[in-house]
Amino acid sequence: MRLLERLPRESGGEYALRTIKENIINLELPPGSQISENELAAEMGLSRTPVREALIELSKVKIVDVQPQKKSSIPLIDYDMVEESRFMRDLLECAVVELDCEMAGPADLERLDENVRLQSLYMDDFYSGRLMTLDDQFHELLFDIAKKSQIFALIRNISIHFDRVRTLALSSVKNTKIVQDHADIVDAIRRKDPKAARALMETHLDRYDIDAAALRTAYPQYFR
Amino acid sequence: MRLLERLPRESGGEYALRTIKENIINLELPPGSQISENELAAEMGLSRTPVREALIELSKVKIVDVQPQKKSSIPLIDYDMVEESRFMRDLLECAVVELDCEMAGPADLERLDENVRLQSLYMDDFYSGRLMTLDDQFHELLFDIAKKSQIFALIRNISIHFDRVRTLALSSVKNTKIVQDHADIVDAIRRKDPKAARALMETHLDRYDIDAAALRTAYPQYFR
DNA sequence: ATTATACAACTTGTATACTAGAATTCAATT
DNA sequence: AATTGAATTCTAGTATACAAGTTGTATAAT
Repeated sequence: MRLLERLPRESGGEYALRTIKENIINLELPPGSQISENELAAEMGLSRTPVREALIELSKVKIVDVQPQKKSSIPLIDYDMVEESRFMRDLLECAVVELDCEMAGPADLERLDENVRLQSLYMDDFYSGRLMTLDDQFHELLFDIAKKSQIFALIRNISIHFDRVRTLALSSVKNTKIVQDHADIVDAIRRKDPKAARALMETHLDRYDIDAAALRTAYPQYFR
Repeated sequence: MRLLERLPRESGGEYALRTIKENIINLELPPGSQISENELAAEMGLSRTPVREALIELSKVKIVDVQPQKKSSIPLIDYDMVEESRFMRDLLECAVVELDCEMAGPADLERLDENVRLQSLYMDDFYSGRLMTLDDQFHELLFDIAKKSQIFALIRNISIHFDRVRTLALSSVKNTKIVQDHADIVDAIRRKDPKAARALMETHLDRYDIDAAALRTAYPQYFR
């Protein structure tokens, strides 16, 4: 497992959650692999308690499978689950971007502009993951502006199902398209055009459409 | 705090979560009240560990406020939070009820009918909370039929914000209307009429926010 | 050889002891 | 009397010991 750096003032439980989540998404903890509270704890230099808290949270969205008194494991990819998470995300993102057209003030638009500017800067920085962080922050901003940040937190967890499929697919979406999408969305919000904003968001999210069948034949051992 | 009966094969953690959740919704743990892991544990005949697990989960949706090394409490009703949970629930419920029109088979319709029949029976059973349980189960059924049960689980947690407001409102929202709404929704699903189903669901869900201002003046000590 | 049983080696669930930090109280000092 | 400060007593965070249950293996009996 790939260890992350422990942030200042971060509790052991938070660190464990962040680390485990990251390793599930990047497939270091591969689908179907067995995990053990003891091993994870030892690897992260913690006791079982904070690790256990992290595993419980992840098991709530079925990204970790805890079988009491037996074992715990990382579930194989369940495409129904992937679809369910996508359904939820699409519905809420589109509704939120419509709300943003009413609710975004000048300061909010400035924050969005700043984010998109940075995205342009890091557009070619393929491996750094910096663009991915900015992408995530962009969507978080949209939820914040619409006063829906709590919902974003829930989406973030269930989206792990989708995120690890995206990792598997090595998501071939062109960075230029993503950044342009974001810029267009900000424009629509500035023009207070909810219909356009929703349409652009739909197009944007559709880019991540993944060929499930192809993945399933390429990595059959990861699927249920 | 009102203690529930421990179910067979229910772990201590599950029991603690179920009990605390129930007591927040029925306001036995009133908004603004301070809570303590030790007290709750003693009251339920458990140790801190399973109680702590329950509190952590509830704090993830901000229905419990944990201040590290200081104290924990039940937050006052934050109407922005109530609105956020309502927003999420409305959006998903309406989308799901449309899906149900395509996906519900005869057996599903029978299950819905049975639930509504029971609701009619318990319509005047004001204090038992039985009607509220049936109401919850009705909506769970709609998500199950649309193969979106994981999403329902997430909604259920964030909806606690909304549910405790509903507890306050039960005195003013007519049970007869609620049950009639449900019956109408089942009818629309049977007719495979997604537009009608969505419209009916919107009407149904709208009934609960009419009394927001009245509740705030009736129980000002519970609001932030 | 096969089946059954006992035991050993895991697992997660729970209880408890300990650590660290914040708030409060009460006494000492100014 | 007001203020400072140390001690007490809360809190939550963590580590660890133990309980309960499952699985697999080895051994013994048939």
